[in-house]
Amino acid sequence: MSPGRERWVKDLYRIGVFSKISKTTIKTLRYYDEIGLLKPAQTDCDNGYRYYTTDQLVTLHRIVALRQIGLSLDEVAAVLNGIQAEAVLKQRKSEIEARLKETRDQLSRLNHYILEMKEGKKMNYNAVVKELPECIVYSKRFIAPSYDSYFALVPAIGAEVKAANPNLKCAVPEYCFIEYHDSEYKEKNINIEYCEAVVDFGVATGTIKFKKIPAITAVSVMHKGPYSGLKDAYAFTYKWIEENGYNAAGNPRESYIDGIWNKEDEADWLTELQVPVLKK
Amino acid sequence: MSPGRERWVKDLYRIGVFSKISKTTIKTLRYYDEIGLLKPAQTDCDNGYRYYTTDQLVTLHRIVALRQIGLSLDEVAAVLNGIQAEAVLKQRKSEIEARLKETRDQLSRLNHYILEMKEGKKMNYNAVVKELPECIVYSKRFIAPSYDSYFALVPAIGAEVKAANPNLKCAVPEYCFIEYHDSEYKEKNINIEYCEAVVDFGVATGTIKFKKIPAITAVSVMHKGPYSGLKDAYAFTYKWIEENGYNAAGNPRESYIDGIWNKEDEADWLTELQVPVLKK
DNA sequence: CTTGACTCTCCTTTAAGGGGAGGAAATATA
DNA sequence: TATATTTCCTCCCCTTAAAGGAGAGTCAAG
Repeated sequence: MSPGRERWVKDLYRIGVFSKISKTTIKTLRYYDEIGLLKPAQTDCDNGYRYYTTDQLVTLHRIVALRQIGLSLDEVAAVLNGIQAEAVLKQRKSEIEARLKETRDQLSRLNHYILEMKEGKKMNYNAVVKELPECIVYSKRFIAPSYDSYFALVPAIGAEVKAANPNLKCAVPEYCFIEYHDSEYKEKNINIEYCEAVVDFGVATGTIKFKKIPAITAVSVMHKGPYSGLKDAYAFTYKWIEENGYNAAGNPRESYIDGIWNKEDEADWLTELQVPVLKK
Repeated sequence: MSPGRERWVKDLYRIGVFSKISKTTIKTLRYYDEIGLLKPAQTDCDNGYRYYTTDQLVTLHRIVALRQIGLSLDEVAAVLNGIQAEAVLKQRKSEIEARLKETRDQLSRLNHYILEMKEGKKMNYNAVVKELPECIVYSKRFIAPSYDSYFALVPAIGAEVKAANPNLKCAVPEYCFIEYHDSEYKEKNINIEYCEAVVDFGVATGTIKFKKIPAITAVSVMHKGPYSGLKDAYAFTYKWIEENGYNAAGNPRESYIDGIWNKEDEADWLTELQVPVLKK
């Protein structure tokens, strides 16, 4: 067909030329040989040179097509050999769909982050989605007259629990939080549930119950500083939930990490907001 | 605050407890220490034990937030240290957008593939998107009376070129193709351009020109067997282009890899269809 | 004092090759 | 034919972000 075609025995291509024909790097060809995905038609025993034919070209073309679909080399091998090809493809499909969701989420969060940064705030808050494991807590529900007042009540709760359960052990690490049961923001007569994680069920008292809290997915935001700043943290959190494709799916928790009991300076207090969420 | 709170010096947490507080594995914490991303507040010189405080908890929370955005650990470190944070985020944004496109493409191709498989065909064809590099060719344009007739004309073209350019060398690897200039399918009087890649420009003759072909992006499909089957390959290729978000952006090429000149059996002939495309 | 839980460092593994060293072989040029 | 250049080989290390495990040291409780 071509004027200058060189004819040698049975159209064998060395790796360099085959690499150009197939638009695949030599490294890749050697690697595919090594893992047994695409063996050359022959290999010279003396010098190890690899020789390819157009049969390999056809196979390699399939391999590249499957790679562009997003299959791993193992999966490509399975499909090439016809081993459970459909199952492999189905699974890969769901994995790709998952990755698509994840990437969309990342983009959404990144845009949110960039926007927050641009508004001149120094990014005081960062949202993390995490799983909160199931745990056993004792809890006491009550109406607190005002936001600040209820901390005074905490020691009494502790004493009451200890009186009824002298050997009760708190969980390690500690997990001590308040759940807000009001469906809207209130400044007075706040409907509150004080909870602290323990290692096992104990004896309930008149006002204190033990219960198992199921595992949940929550958006977590850390707030450093006095409690007066918490409303900014709440605003940030709910805005984040709104803008990143989640729905709040339960009452928020305030988990107390550092506070008056171990840090004198209010500026050192650390509180974690946890808002249960579901992906839209 | 809590009844059973143990107080030790300055609230230092060992790695196991800190791992539970932060919902991060011990392995990860040690790794972050190793790469300098998150050092413990102190490390015991004697036994190497790591001790963390809630300061690290806050930092780790930021790290996790940035990881969930999709940043690499290097990028996280850069953002934490405030080094070109905006630039890093911008770049990450475009990378995530690219990955989003790529993942969508993969899903589209995978769905196409699964559909083709289901239709009972044995997946004779596979589409690959590839870059065709720029090259120099000699070319002759003519009207071929019928589809099969023009192969007889090829040797004459080769002879004519060789007469005008005795030392002309073909490219290695060979690249010899026909471009179809008709805008629709025709069975007679086909407007054809025969091209063969060469290493450099030569002397043109009355009917044969030399030219440089620019690099293009093309969808490539391999066809094995006689030329009578090529129309199936074309049908597959244009359907693939349609269903995977591309537009045909030029005349198709038929690149001849194996044919009558080196394989006696028609079943062994190998032809590559190349259709220039642009992503929609 | 012993036991079990916890922690340490060090090594290996993952996916899919990329980069380069050092040496041998094939091809091109003189 | 002799040399020079190109191509090819194997072998080793590098990449991400940890996970898994071996073997040894450490801590707190009974």
